[in-house]
Amino acid sequence: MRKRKVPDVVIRRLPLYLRVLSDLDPESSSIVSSYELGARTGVTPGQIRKDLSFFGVFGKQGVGYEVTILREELRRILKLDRVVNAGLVGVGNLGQAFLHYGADRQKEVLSREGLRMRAAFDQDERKIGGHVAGVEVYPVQRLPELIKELPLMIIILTVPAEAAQVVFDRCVASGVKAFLNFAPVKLEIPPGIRVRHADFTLELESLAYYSKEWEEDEGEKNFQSRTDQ
Amino acid sequence: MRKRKVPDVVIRRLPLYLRVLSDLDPESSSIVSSYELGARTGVTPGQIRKDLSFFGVFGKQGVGYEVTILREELRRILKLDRVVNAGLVGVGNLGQAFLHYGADRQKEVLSREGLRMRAAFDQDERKIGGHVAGVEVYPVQRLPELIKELPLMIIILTVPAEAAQVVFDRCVASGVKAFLNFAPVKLEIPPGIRVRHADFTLELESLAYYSKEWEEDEGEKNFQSRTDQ
DNA sequence: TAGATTGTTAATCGATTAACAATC
DNA sequence: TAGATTGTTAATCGATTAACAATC
Repeated sequence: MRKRKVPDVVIRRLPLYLRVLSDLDPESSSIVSSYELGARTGVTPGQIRKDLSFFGVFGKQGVGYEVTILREELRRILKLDRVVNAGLVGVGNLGQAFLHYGADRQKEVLSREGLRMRAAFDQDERKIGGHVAGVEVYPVQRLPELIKELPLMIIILTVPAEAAQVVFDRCVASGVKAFLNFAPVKLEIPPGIRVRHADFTLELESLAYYSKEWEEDEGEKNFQSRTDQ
Repeated sequence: MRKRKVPDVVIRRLPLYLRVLSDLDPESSSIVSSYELGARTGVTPGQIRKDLSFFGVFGKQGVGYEVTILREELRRILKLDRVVNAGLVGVGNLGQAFLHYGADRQKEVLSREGLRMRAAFDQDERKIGGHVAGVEVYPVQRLPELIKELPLMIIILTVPAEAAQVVFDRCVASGVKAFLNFAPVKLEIPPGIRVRHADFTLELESLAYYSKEWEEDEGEKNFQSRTDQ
C-alpha cells in the first residue's frame, strides 16, 4: 500500500507547474502539452512528464493535458484544494515584513490556492491584540492551543536565532509538520518534519562568489548561467 | 589555466562553514576538525573536506584546520575579504521589508563579511531622496550610472512581476552578474549570470504537501525529516 | 611512536536526460 | 490514417559517501 517516496525536488517543482496552469486558464486553449509547460517553466518536457508520473496518469497520448484537470490534480496533490492555515511566530521587522508580503501575495495567488496567513504570535505585550497586515497577533503562550483550534498546518519562524529551537520544538509537539524558518540557525529536526530554510545572509554571501570583480579585468569565467534553488 | 568548475551546490555551503568559523573564534580552541565543523553545520565531515578540496589544501593531516586561516581563506574564496555592495530595486512592501531585514543583519553579520546594502531604487517620486533603514532611495533611471560608480556587484529585485525582466536586463547590460530575485517570474537569463530565486509563495505551496492532515488520521507517512535548500 | 585527521580516490546513490513504444 | 505527444524504461550525468593511504 506504501507508495514509493516522491523526491522533494519533485515536490518543489509542482507549485511552479500549478502557477503556470493557473495563469494559463484564461488564454484560449484548454489543452497544454509538456512542451508548452516546459517553455513556460524552464523545466524540460521530459522532466515534467516524469514528475507527474509519480502521482498518476493525467494526460492523453498524442494530445496533451487538459488544463483544468491537471490544475485540479496538482492542487489536490499539494493539498491546496482545501484551506491551509499558516501561522507566523516573531512579529519583529522580519515578521512584519513577511506579513505584508503575504498580504500582497494573498490577493493574487496564495488564496487562489488554499493558503491563508491565519495568526501571528509574539512575546511583546504592546504587539499582542494588534493586527499586522490584517493578521491578529496573539501571545506566544497560546501557540499550542491555537495550532490545534484554528488549526495551523504551517509555521513560519521569524524569531531571533536564540528562540528558534524552543519555538520550533513547541510547534512540533503540537503536531506541526511543515516549517519555513528564517532564523539563521541549524535546527535539530526530528524525523517526519519538513523545514525549509530562508536565509538571505547565506544567499547573498554565496552570490558574492559570482559577483563581478570591478578592480581588475575578470580573467576567470569558469561558471555558467544557471537558475538555482 | 582554467580550473575545473566548482559545483554551485558547493559554493552554497561555503557561507555556512564561514558562519560557523566566525562564531567559533572566541570559544577557546584555534583548531577545528572536519568532524566538529560537521556537527555544527549538519554537513558530513567527508563532504566538508571534499568541498574544501576544490579550492586547495587548508588543513593539517592528523590535526585539523586552523580556525583563523580557514576563515580567511573562505572569505577570500567568496570575495568577502573586500567590500561587496548590493543594490535593491523596488521599494514597495517587500523591498522595504528586505532593507529592514538587511539593516538588522548588517549589524550582526553581513558587514562582518564585506557585504553592504548600498543603494535602493524606485520609480515613485515620493520615495526618491528618502531613506529606508538607512539606505538612500534613488530614481531607477540612475541605476546604470550608480551600478558603475558605487559600484554595485549584487542586485536584489523586489519589483512587481511585470517589471522584473526589464530591470534585470538593464542591470545585466551594466555589468551585474549576481542577482537575488523576489519577483515570481521566470527570467530569461543570459550565460554567465547567476540568479537565485526567493519565492515564498512556491515554498509555502510545496510545504502544504508535507503539512499535517487534521481532518482524518494520517495513514501516509512516506516522507522523512530533511532540511532542504 | 601511536593516534588522529586530512586529502583524495573509488563506489554508491539519486536525479536528469534520451529515446521510443504506446496510443490518441 | 499520419502526426503528435504521452508514459516509461534505460543511459547518462553528477553529487554524496565510504574508505584509506598519507602524514602531522
